[in-house]
Amino acid sequence: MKPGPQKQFDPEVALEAAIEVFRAHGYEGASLSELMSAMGIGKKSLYDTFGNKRSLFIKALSSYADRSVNDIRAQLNPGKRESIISGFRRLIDSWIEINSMPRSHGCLIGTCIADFDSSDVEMAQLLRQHLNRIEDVITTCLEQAEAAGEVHLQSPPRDIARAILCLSQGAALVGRVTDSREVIESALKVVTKDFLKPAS
Amino acid sequence: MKPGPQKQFDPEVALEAAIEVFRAHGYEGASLSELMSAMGIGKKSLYDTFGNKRSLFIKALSSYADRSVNDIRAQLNPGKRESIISGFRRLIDSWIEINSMPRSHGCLIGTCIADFDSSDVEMAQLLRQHLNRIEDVITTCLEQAEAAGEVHLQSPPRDIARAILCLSQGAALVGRVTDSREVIESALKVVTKDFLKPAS
DNA sequence: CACAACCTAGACCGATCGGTCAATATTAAC
DNA sequence: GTTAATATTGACCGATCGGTCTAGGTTGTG
Repeated sequence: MKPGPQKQFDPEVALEAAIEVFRAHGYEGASLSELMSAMGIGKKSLYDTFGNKRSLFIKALSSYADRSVNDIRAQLNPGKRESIISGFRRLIDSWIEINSMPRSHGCLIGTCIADFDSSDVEMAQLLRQHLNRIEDVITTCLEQAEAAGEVHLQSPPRDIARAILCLSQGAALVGRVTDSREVIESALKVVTKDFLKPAS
Repeated sequence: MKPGPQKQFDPEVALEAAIEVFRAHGYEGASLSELMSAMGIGKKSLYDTFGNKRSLFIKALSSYADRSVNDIRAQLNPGKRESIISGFRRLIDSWIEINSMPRSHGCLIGTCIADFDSSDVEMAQLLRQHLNRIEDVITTCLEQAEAAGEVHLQSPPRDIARAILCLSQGAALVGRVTDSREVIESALKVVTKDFLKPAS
């Protein structure tokens, strides 16, 4: 082992704290001092471990997106004995729950899209890429459900998936300024009621 | 008339320029220097005419929301001889057009929701209020279409309207990082294809 | 123990932030 | 023409921004 003391903090825990700060205030709005205090580390440690603010954000974004995709996949693909459509219902319900919480911060991806000008091509590509991953997961699942004859889709799976993606991003955004559950619930319930109708 | 020289700029034109800056960079990201140069006025004139940055933003937001609501209403309620559902198609098409433009900046409301913490209750109320106005316009129009027997809705008009609101906000957000028309078009076309089905 | 490698805290940096103010120029009212 | 009210410019303010670096402490290795 190398000489010297070990890190006195867990980088993953610190990154998790950073994610919450970025979610709450966006990229520009998250100041280094707030990040430092939330992460519980000093400025030097932050820069040594994560690089500058931008690369810290990229790491946070990547970690967040990974977790999101895994979460979605887990909600959609439950036990073998469960129908895919009921997985969708659970996913939608969880989104309603998350986005209608009193001081919900929405989705890190969507929240921070607003903070970067489209001229920032690197960041735009990164953000879009993470959105694409979510779109793909949903598309695949819809294709499976259709192939299994569970649902009758009125539009191609990818189109529905894109609508669900935009709908969820919009709901996450609206949830940031609404305490009432109504709007979020109405909007998202439409997915299961209008998009995914059981094949009669 | 009061003595003294007249303003050498049109406040409304300047406000329009401010709207574009806020749309592009969000509230935090829009610096005073950028606002000044875009608006073509000096710092003192800006503060004398619009107050501080926050009140300038509130004025910009209000103006933008007014115009948005009017636009939506105009698209939805065309000539008397046209069906409401075709108005919806035109509205959706215009959203597709706007949000899939190469460097589209999305919706000022949605873009800036990300910039304010939910603890900023005044701003949260303001933003939500503008969203509610849009929701109301769409709801009313859906109710009319339903009453006229033009469409058969699978969910209550307000629920559909909320879904459309979230969908459009999500599409505007996604449009900021996507140059391809596909995603936006797929997502929004679903509205006319799945939500609004002509009463057989 | 001595040394080297690693950590941390915090002073420090130039730049820029939002915001104010004094100086000057301009113009309507009298 | 004089005066009063307004507009414009640009210098200036303290605070904070993101980022760097020095100083000192800690803990492995030999």
